[in-house]
Amino acid sequence: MARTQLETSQRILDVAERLVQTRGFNGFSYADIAQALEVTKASLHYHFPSKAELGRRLMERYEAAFAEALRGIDASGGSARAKLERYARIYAGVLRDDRMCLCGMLASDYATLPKAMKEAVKHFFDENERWLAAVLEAGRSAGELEFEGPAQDAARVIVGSLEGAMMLARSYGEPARFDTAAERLLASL
Amino acid sequence: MARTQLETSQRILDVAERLVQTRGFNGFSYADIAQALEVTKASLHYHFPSKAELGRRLMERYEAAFAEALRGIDASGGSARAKLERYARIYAGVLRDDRMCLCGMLASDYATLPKAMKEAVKHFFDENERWLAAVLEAGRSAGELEFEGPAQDAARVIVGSLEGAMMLARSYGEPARFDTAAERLLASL
DNA sequence: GAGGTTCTACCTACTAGTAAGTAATTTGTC
DNA sequence: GACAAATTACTTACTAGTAGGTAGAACCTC
Repeated sequence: MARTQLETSQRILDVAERLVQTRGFNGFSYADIAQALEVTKASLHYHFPSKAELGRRLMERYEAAFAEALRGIDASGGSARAKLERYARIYAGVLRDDRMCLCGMLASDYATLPKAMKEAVKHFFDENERWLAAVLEAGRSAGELEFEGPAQDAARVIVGSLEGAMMLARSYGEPARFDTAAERLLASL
Repeated sequence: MARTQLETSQRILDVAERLVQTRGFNGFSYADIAQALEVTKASLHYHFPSKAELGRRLMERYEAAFAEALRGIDASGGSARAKLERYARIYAGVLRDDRMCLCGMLASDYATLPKAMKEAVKHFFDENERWLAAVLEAGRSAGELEFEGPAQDAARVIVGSLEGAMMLARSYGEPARFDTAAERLLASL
């Protein structure tokens, strides 16, 4: 028994996460993970019986980490605009690590995902939208931000636009494109 | 010879296009196309020797059709805002056919694409950006649109935001989400 | 019968997944 | 604290099925 279960499954998830974020859920196989970690495919199946289960656990961990990051921003107690900027900076950081947002990637793989993963992807975006809408509404009430209509609609535009900008910036290999887009987007509020 | 080569390859491209737009480039196989058209895989390889070649030809046709659509908008001679609205309506139409933009889909598959396809994807976005920037600049000059900084930057925000909004709307199976996002986006100009 | 098109029949490589076995460790009992 | 039993974390060796791709025969249509 070389390593503890927890340690190993985290290492597996680390590799799988990067693979999904760079190649998509259909763009990698257990063999890729096995090679990266120098273990057998069978060993991976011991920790994650099926690829669907691996994907589900991946989402679970990712969403928890993201929620934690959002709580971190809330705790910082800055202005609404400052919070939005920190939110965008999370995306920028992922992009600079040559990755796409996990859920942005899975959104494009959506039609081919196992059911549990589909639900998890939507839940991720729902939570993002909810957090953003709260920040936006607070900012508007404070006279700090300006936008028309429901905060939820504005939140959806932000999530979609950041994901889209990220996708394009990554294709061009120019993370700065994302920064410019995010800046303009927030400036319009 | 039941059908002409042209006719058959177009039918193959039709099916392949829909498959890429719904499942991604790694989410379908020659077997899927063969089944849909009730021909053998070998027959597909006669028309498109490799999947990479099939993808390249797909892009070629798609970009030509898109360019034609843009020329159609130009020819209509409406206001800059009307042109942008018609541009967004192209995306909305694709979405209502349960599809993603071909190139938006390929942007997320980017890391796994054959080289020729990578170039074609970037070229598609370059052309969109160029067209949008021209419309935006003309609209600003005419005092019809209002935005800060280079038209190119604004154009990039639009392309990215529409692609992102499309991706999310499709995941939720709610095309109306796209319409709302597109409306807000254009209203901010 | 010539040429274009499609078929049968196949190949190799790879996919997710499994069965059976094993060395190291932990646990329970005395 | 000794020792057997159970558990953990793997491995080797395999499965059925699918991926993209190919050689060559058969089939149309002119």
